[in-house]
Amino acid sequence: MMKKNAPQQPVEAALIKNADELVRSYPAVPLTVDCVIFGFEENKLKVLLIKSDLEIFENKLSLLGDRVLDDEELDEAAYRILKERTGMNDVFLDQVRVFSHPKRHPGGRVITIAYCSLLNINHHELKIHDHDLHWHSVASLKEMAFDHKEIVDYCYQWLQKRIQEHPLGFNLLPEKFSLRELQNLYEAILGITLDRRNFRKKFASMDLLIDIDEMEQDVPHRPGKLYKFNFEKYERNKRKWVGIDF
Amino acid sequence: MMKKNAPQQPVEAALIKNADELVRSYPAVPLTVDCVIFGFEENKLKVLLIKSDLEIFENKLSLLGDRVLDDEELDEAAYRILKERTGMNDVFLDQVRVFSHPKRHPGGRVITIAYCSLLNINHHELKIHDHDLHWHSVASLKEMAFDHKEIVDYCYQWLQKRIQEHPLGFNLLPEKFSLRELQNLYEAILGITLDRRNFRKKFASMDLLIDIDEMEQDVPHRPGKLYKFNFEKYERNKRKWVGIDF
DNA sequence: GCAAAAGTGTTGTCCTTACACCCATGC
DNA sequence: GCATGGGTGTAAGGACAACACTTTTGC
Repeated sequence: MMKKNAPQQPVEAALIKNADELVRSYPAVPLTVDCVIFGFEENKLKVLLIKSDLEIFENKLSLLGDRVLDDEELDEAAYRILKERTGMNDVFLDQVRVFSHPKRHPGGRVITIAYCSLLNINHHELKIHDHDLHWHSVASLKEMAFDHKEIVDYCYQWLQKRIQEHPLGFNLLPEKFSLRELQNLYEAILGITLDRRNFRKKFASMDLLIDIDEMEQDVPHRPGKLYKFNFEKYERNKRKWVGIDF
Repeated sequence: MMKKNAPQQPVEAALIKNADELVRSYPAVPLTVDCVIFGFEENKLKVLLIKSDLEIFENKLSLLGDRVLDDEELDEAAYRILKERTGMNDVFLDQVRVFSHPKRHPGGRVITIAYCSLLNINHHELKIHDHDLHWHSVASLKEMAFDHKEIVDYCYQWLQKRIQEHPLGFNLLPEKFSLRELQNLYEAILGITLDRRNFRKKFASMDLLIDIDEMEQDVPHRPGKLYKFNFEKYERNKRKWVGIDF
């Protein structure tokens, strides 16, 4: 167990009137951000992992994480890590939850904030392969370092819910995609099968896909039409959803 | 600005193989939990607030917050604060989000995790009135200490969404309640008016209310029937919701 | 008897589901 | 010509929205 720098139970907080003094009386905790970066390839949901540096974890798999720097916002930290590891700017990123179990890190107490991001594997070739950075199928994940398996599981559930209510999936696909690819994505993430005709009708009625008048190339069957997602229109008419349902 | 105890940019993390050493290389950040405790009274959503201790905030309103103790889980910290301030155990509590702006606390960097809880005002008389603890209408909240206004606003939005998908509202009502009280609750929180017949039909079809065969007392009009919420049945048949909708 | 809220049903619309056949392309 | 997936319509059922009158109680 590491020693803390601030006194454990300092002068009664209720009496402190000075902000600096009050803050100095708080225990300080090392803080990290872990990025759960999902991708989609071969009709499988994947997550970007490395092998842990730490001896204690041998070669166990680990999320991309890093300390939060002094005076760095958490969101910034997550974007920084994503950029350092993948070269990517300008992608989707969302805070999911804090993981705070006192024994989650073997080196002493460390609290981590999990961020989720989604990206299109084919658009972002991995240039850095340090620590055996690679895409790993989510379904076949076994043991991981720290509590990272728990974090991935939680983020996956978060994604399942989120993708039904927000157009996140398009961040996992190429800019131009076929309806089949879109349906495969939903089926893989939600772990269900969907009726093809109803799926297409649903998206047709939303009227958020732009028919770009191109066809798939080099497929061993009848080529499908390609679409783009109409992000502007979606942003303009965001649905204000009201309905009690549980 | 306070000084940090850990070196700002320490030895290259990639080279550290020892967990303790790695953790010591992380900047440590003072951590607090803030509880946004909602209640419902006089058909208005209220939140439990105190006046800030700090000179810099004079008498500005503040959430119930406290440091996180060494080796305390965040959830535990939130329950502890709730208990210290209200005497309550065994209520609903949920982590909402981290607020991490480097300048959010005038005494230096402090990161706070917001927790939401809901309780029935009439079941929990306030025994402690330190710091002018009181229920404040959410609608008429103006300035607050720190970024607490932002936190309350965020938690209120979180609640609006959450109450539509989970039976949270019952934590704000007495154990026995009338359909009118339930509807008033939803209308107040969502800021809309609902059709009375459709509202009753909806809850009737869910079949999650237990008719306890009692009537309202001492009302200046025809008394309504009283119900309890069937938490067991709800837990047994939790809905697995699938539906793309955005 | 009057004020105030409780209680109750029907209809139209829309959304969801289930389901089967022909078409275009590569090989 | 055959294998593979692309593309399409309809009918039934369920959920939701709109809407008005009678009943019970306190005063």
